[in-house]
Amino acid sequence: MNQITIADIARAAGCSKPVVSKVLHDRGGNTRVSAATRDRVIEVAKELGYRPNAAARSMATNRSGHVGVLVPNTPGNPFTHPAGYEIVTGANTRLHELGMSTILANVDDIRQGIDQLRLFREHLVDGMMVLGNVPLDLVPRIEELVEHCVWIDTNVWRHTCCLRRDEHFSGLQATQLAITAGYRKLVLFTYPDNEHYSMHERRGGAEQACADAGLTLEILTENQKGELAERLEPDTCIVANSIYQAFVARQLAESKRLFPGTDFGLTCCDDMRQVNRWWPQLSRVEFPRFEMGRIGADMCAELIAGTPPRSTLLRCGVIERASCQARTADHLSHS
Amino acid sequence: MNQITIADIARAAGCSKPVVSKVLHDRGGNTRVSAATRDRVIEVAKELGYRPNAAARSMATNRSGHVGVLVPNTPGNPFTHPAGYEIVTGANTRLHELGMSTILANVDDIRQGIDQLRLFREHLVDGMMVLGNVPLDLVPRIEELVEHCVWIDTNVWRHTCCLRRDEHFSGLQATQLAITAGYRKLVLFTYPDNEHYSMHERRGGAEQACADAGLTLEILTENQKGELAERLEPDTCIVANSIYQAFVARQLAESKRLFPGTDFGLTCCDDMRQVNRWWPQLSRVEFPRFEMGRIGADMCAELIAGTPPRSTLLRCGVIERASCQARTADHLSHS
DNA sequence: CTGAAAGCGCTTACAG
DNA sequence: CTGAAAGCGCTTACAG
Repeated sequence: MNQITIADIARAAGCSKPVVSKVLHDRGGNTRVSAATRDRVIEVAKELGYRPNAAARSMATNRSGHVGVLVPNTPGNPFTHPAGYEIVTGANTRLHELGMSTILANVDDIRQGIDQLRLFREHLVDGMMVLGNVPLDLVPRIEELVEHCVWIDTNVWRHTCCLRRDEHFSGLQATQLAITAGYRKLVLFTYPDNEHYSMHERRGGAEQACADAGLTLEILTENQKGELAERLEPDTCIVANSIYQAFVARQLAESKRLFPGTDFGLTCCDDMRQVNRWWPQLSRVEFPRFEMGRIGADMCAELIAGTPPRSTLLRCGVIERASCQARTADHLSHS
Repeated sequence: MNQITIADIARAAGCSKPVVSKVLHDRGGNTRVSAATRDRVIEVAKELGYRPNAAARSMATNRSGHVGVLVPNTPGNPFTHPAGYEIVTGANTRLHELGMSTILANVDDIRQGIDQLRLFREHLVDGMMVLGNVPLDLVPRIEELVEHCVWIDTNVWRHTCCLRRDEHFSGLQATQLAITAGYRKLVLFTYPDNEHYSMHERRGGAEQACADAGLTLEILTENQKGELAERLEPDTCIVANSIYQAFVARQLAESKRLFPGTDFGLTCCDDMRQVNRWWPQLSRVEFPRFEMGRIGADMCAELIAGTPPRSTLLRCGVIERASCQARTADHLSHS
């Protein structure tokens, strides 16, 4: 499998290497090469089955064309981070369109593993997208190793290079959904502790929605499943912090032979693509991670090109489904 | 951000570049370099914050140290393939241990996109792992572009370089689980059509389990949800082909206020890590994709090193849960 | 045990 | 519009 090089093409096309390089490189066509030469080169390249050598180009340009994506794992879900991968997938499609490729950096224990990643040890990537719950004290270390970083859905928030969903607004929306549907008792079901900003902001949003409506919000955590089970009543809506908690609530209900949407209300501040297949009836606030991955990839490309992009905060809409139906309609249908 | 090179170290350590290269490269320590020089080089490298240039090494060795992972998307789930990412994650952790890195190739429409992937167009990877439902007619094209390919969970099955779960056995197991629990009516709920071998094999296994027990297996597809809803009775167990279909059955049951495990039985031939968090009560057959990713990465590394690895077929155990409880116990508790 | 030389395939100024 | 030359940072034989 001998590699065809640019020199082979130059020889076959009767021109020099620089000319071949120019023809094959500039897609715009704004190079100063005669049309005849250009056509000849392109034809010969195709004939010979030429495929560029990424390492050589990288060496010459000092650009690898690779972007690293750092995916820390969710606690309790070692080695798998489905939400993270929605972002990764979006990033990958966009990077691909931009002619770059995605190098994965998935560390189970980010605290231990970061220095051992080849991506960090070597000069391997032009930039990096950091996702999710990355510990704040690791941030300087990451920035020391990779010049161009974009922060997506992390605890880092600055004027530039950051991308988040507006989590306060999401908490607000999820709760208002329940209030609008007529539920008068609201219970936020959330993690007992979690360093990620989203949890706190969602809670703040939920509290505001309740305050605005003159209602109080009860807060229960995963340690309090017993209490939660007692709240599952027709005038109560559970506002789940995450999809996981929504499923826990559903399961808890099942053990009492109760259903969300009819026997109690259920909404969720979070969303994932998978939910649409696995639990389409869950009322929730949209979380377009795939699209955010695309946006993040663009931001990263801009940053690499020299312009730090402005940070973006996305406000997302609700997905109204059967798990949080309007109380009136429900009552009507049952009477 | 000027890069520290091997020449800088050589100068500072008072030796030549080849010596530095040897010291920094051979981890085994079986190089013929004096201990004094070795220590000096290592110290200087650390002091200067030396980080190797991947492209340069790649250029000199004709090895990129990158392995591509081709993840086609599930139909109906564009741009996200959670099951595929479990394999990717496993592969990535193992490749990382082997000093290699993972380049993602996620194509929405594999038929359209394959030629446009940088991974294929350029000499970029040493080998590739191909996952899932890749169309058979694309296989020669892929092999033409990448010399070393490992096929995981794909329709490709040969003596070497392939890795699969034994899907016939899985179908058998999922069905036997139901039969052992005392269900006498078995219904396989599956896709109406799907090119992936797993669907056919699971069905074959389910049929065999029924034949062995002198029972008949009814087969329903997603077009027949109405019929499925009618089968939800205490002596019937639904055997779901995939997790998705298990969720569909659950949902169908919910609309009739019925629960798996008490009102009817439910098992699944498939599994995913996420299920353990989102639906731990589902009886199912294990599918250790993460571990398979690790195995696949090892196979790929062997192949790149020159030895095509033997193909492997994994037989997996069952995960018995409440959705398919023993009928006797259930009856006792209800009487 | 150590060093000088050549080369990996490409691009980038710089002359013509 | 085209070409000769130098260089990117590393490794690999090959001499000493």
